[in-house]
Amino acid sequence: MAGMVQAPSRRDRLRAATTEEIIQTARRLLVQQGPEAVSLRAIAREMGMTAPALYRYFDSHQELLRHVVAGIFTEIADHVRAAIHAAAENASPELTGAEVMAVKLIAGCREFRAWALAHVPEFSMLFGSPVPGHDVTHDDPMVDCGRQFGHVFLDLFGDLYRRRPFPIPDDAQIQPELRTQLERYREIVQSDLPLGALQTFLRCWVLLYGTVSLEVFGHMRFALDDSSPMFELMLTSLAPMIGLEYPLRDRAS
Amino acid sequence: MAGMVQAPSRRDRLRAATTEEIIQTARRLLVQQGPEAVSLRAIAREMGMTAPALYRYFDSHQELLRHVVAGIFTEIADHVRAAIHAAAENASPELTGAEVMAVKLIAGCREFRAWALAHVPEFSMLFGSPVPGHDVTHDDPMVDCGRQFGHVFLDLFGDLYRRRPFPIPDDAQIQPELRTQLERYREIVQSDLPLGALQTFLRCWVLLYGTVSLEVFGHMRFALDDSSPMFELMLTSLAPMIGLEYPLRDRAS
DNA sequence: CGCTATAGTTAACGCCGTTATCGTTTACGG
DNA sequence: CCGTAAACGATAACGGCGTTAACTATAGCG
Repeated sequence: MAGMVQAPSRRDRLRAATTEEIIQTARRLLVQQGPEAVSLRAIAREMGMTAPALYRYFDSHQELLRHVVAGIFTEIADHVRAAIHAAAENASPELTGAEVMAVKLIAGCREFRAWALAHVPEFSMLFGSPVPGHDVTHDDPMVDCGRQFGHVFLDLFGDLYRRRPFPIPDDAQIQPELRTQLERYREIVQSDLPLGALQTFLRCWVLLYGTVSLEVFGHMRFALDDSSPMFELMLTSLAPMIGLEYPLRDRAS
Repeated sequence: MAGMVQAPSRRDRLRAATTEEIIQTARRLLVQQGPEAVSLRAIAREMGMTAPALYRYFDSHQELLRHVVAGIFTEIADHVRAAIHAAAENASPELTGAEVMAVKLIAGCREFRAWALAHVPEFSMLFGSPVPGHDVTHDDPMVDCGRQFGHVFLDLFGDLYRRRPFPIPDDAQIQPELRTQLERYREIVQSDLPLGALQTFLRCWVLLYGTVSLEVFGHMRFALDDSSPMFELMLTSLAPMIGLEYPLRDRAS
């Protein structure tokens, strides 16, 4: 694109493929045809190449998939962030600052579910059962992006706690084994929240993940065929954990 | 084995394979070598056959897998039932009947987690992200066994409620959309529990599933490398939902 | 005996990830 | 300007996969 480099007699040969294009092609196949369709041959075919050529860019099929997952992580993080931002924009002006943040948190959870339902194959790659052999290496782009996704919720959660602290257990009330782990976690994420807040954060995550996963993976259909009310019920049980009453007065979606 | 039927000159040809043997072979491969290893060719090889022969017994690879899943469902149900029974046997005699049932319920939850951690590949097939194309047919043995598994917890839950009713929402307090679904669910499982109890049951299931899935699938390792304390914490938040205080006084594992 | 299911085989198709080998284009230093 | 080396591809091949079609051997039965 940066100035004509040569007369494109055979434009296929003009420009080398980039890793980003490969990842996006894989992503498109995932969305359009499901996880099974994301094969090296299919990706290559889609790009007018042959499968072995992709080994110039990735060491293996699984490494490519990990990059795809990393991209999906940042995308869902962006979506949740955008939903949070939009909720703040549209919030009624007579809400207090803390209430606005509560609204944002709820909106983030809602967007998480909505995105998951609208992107089932992608969600499955991020949060589904991992395939054995996908051992996570420490410099994996996937885990970094996963952490960044977590920070979307954690930062907001932290802001909410600092603005209007809600009841959390004292350090002494936390089970010792859990406490040491929470200390390590706090160090990793460079947070200054009290351990009790981090514990509450993880409990909220369990609730959110469980509700959404059950719905998305179809493991709730033995009882319900529409899990929306169950999700709302989860939000109502989440709210008091962070000092909110829910539903709040008169909110837009 | 049932009396020599013939002199087994070539014992391979003596007896036809049974669907049950095939399923068990598949199951063994799953346990020993992971989900990827459960291929028709590998199963057949293990049985001294060739892959196409298996089509005499199953219409497809996926149908075979569904039968494997069905078997796993009944097995985990048996384990949980056994753990519940054992908990009742070992319960301190000064506990009230309702307390014993509470102990049983806790023991069932614990066994669910323990079994999941000890049988990750199997658990993934039951409760992990489903592969697209595995559309559930209505006469699938898998869904029946899944229901029976659910009944292990539901029956105990119902007994506990009938013995010592805990606070549940009135029908009028339940969101209408959820209420109609709960009514349908109650009809399916032939239960006489109030809708509010079923709602609480499903909330408990969300909590249990979420906690165990996060741990088993490794999606909690971003924060914790040992989820045991988190599981215990989940139990303590589960208990008040069903009218218990937890931890109970002095319980054995 | 012959007939007919039954339960298995072999061969083949098209797909997969992966590797080894080779050709071509591009960039750069003497 | 030429030669060389790297970068970027293609092709062929290996073994494995699910699946199908066609064939074969066996057992039971009239």
